[in-house]
Amino acid sequence: MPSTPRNRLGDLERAVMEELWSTADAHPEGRTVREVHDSIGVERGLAYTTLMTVLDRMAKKDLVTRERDGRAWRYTPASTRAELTSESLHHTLGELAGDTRRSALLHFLDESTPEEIDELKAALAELEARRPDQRRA
Amino acid sequence: MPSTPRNRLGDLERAVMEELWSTADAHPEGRTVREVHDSIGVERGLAYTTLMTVLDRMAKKDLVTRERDGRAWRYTPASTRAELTSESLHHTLGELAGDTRRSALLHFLDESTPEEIDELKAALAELEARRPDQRRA
DNA sequence: AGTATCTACTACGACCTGTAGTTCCGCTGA
DNA sequence: TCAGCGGAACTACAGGTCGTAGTAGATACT
Repeated sequence: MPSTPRNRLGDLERAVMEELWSTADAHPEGRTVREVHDSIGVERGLAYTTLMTVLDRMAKKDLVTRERDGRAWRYTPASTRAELTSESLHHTLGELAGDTRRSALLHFLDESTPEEIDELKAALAELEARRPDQRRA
Repeated sequence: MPSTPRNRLGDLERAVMEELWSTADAHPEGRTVREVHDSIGVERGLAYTTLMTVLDRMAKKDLVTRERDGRAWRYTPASTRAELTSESLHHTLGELAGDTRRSALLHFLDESTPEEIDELKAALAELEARRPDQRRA
């Protein structure tokens, strides 16, 4: 559970998360500032320290976790992209009363593409498959 | 279509939208700054001009629409709560690639209550009912 | 020892939001 | 007719976030 809200990410912050997520498999130990700078900072003409500051702030916001590796820190995403997105969805829907939420969902679906709806259905089906029936409590 | 992103609302802005939404039926012509101030500003000890500023900004962000009524402006929500929420949901999911989105949805559902899932299914069912089958394009 | 590398700390401008004062204008009643 | 009052427009300011980076100090490599 994140201590801080950590809602909206800035553009650079998002890019950093993107980088960390996309290399998480290849680098489970996390990445250093230098590596992140090399990957996404150089091409943008950003100073090394810029990435350092940003990663530092992100650690304070619990967006990333860091661990010492010699003198350097290794940064790892604190949540997967899916988790963060899901969190955001819940946040958006969270403060709505039942009927309003229902209406919002309807609107949402109404503006979704058939592909998106299929994805949603697939996810629902998969959920059902995984949780035989603990519903109808 | 909103010209501006108009993403996250501040607390006061949200409270104002809430007030406008909840009185939209009774006051389709919209509400004046005075009325909004009386409803939600006085109890918070806010100055009249504070609400004026906030409503003015919200109009510039296309969160609300305004129309002259004598010397005063009448403010109306530019979108329903459901629309705004739906927009926000799309925004959150929008930048995800298919498989990532799928995974995010799964996470989302996984952390949803059975009631929420039922609401979602109900919304899906209602959608199907309304659009017989323009899917499978 | 000298140089490269890394962190820690500080800074600053842009933008957003909450909060409000000031100024000016028109209407209304005494 | 003139003083208020209601209202709008404009200006302001502080606190927070984010992008951006410099500088200083510690450490490690050669």
